[in-house]
This record gives sequence, C-alpha cells and structure tokens, in this order.
Amino acid sequence: MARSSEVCRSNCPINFVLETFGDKWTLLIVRDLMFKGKRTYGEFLESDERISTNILADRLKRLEEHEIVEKTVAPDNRSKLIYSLTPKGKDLLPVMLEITAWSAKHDATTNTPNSFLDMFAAAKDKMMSAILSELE
Amino acid sequence: MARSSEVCRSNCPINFVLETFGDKWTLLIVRDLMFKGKRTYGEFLESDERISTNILADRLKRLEEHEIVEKTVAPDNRSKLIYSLTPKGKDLLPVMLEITAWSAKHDATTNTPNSFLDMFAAAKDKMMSAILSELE
DNA sequence: GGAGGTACTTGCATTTTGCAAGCATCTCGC
DNA sequence: GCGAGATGCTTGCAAAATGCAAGTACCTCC
Repeated sequence: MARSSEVCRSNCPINFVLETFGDKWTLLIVRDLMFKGKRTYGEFLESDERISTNILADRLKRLEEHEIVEKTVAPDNRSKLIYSLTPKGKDLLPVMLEITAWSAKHDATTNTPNSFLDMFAAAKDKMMSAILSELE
Repeated sequence: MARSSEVCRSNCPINFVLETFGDKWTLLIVRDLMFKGKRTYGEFLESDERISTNILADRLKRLEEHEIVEKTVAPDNRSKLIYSLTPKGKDLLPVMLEITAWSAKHDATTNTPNSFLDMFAAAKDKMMSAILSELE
C-alpha cells in the first residue's frame, strides 16, 4: 500500500526501507520519538542536527502516509499536535538497536556508554560469524 | 576518523550511520556484496534499481574512504577490480537482517524467501539464549 | 594493433535541499 | 473581544545532489 503512492525501484526488502528512510533526516525523527521523548513539531526542530522547517514538515507528512507516525491534537491545547509512533513504527526498535550497536563499535566519538551494549555486541558477533560461514 | 572528512551534525549513533548510509543507493551496494555475490562495478550496475554510473563511482569511493568496502585487482585480469566488504562492512549484517525482517513483516510485495527469515530467526534464538545464559 | 571488456569521468538538465521569511490557527491575559 | 505569543506550517529562491547520455582510459585477447 505504501508503495502505490510512489516510484518503486524493486521488490527487495532493503530497497523497500530505503524508499522511506533513504535520506539524512527521516530516521532522526523516528529516533527522537523512540528514544528522546520528543512529540511535537517544535521539539523536533530543536534537535542537534538542526533540521529545517520545510524538510521537517515534508518528512512528517511522508511518515504519516507510510503509517509509521500518527498525529493527534493535544488534549490540553488545540493548537498543539502530538506525534507518536504507530505499531509499525515501534517495530523499528530492533533495527535502531543494531544501528546503535554498530556505531558504538565503529565510531569512537559516538555517545553510547552502556555496559549492556557491550554484551549485546559480543552476542551479535557470534551470530554474525555463524551466518557468514553459512553464506560463503 | 571517518568523520574528519566531512561535516558532522551530532555525536548520535543513529546520525553517525546516516552520514554514511543516508541516501538511496549506498546500502544497496552493501546488499549486493553481502547477499547477491556481486563484486565488480559492472555487476553493481546491473542491479534492478538501475544506479547510474557516476553515482556508483561516487558511492564506492565513499565506502572505501569509510573502510566499509575495499578494492583489489582481480588475480586473473588486471583490468578487473574486485570489491569486497571489510570486517566493518560485514558487521552490518545484523542491521541488514533486522531491516529485512521489518520489511517482510510490513510489506506484502517484498520478496524475502521464508528460508532466509527462518535462518535469521534461528540465529536470533541462539543469540537470545547466549544473552540469557550470560545474565544468569 | 585493433576489437572488445572493464571502470570510470564529464557535461548538462532536473530534482532535492537549505535558509530566511511569511502566514494561519489557536490560547491566554486583560 | 482583542492583541501578543505559541505552535505549526508554507513559500521563494539559491545551492547542492542526482540522473542521463556520451566520452575517455586502461587492459586483454586474438
């Protein structure tokens, strides 16, 4: 369904994700919703990466169209809109954790000081070796 | 090290990945190397998504700079170059598997063999067991 | 030494992004 | 009930990235 609204380059699962998240900004919005407790347009604008207003509006619209994010009116203030992750959006959690683990392993400047992450990465190493040996 | 060659927007691990893979093409090259057995410039050009020659050359160069991909001369033909994943590139496997699992769950049109998902599920079970046994 | 394979590079039109400014709707205090 | 502020966008335009077609450089093989 998501694919019907745009050009589809192939039926590969990796490509499917790229057609939604293949840019520098979309995944940051998911991150802010999932890990940083941000919920409004104004809060997304304040993130370190300094997304511009037109790009933010466009990406929120696309995320809604893909049913990854949904928008509701704040109960206490009708001029305030609350963005939140749908179940489909929340299902991205394992992807986000693997990305975080990879960055923590390969980038010294990344801020992810977490002892559980080390154990997580070590277990992943075993899994990766097992699968790679089967692929070769 | 990878970050020194370009603008760095923040020290977030999600952003770190986006600075390399935040476009529509880079991850497809990793996919072709990891799952499709492609190894040469000409083979990457033949993929379903139809990457153009200048973009492919640019992305291969960046992937080399980030030490995710390395290039060697083919032993049998000195005009042929063989691209392959470095250990850092192979470490992306868990990310790729989670992306594939997410797409398989949320896109009916995605072509993902069940055998592939089964292998992933089995490996993930092993991983979870490994984590649980370390916790005890 | 010429044809064909392999890996790019270049030029240019089109598309996307980044930045600054402006606009629309709602809320709150008086 | 009205003006100031909060919130969430939209618009216009310059700059950068992308897509396409064509051309170049090096190697191999006959």
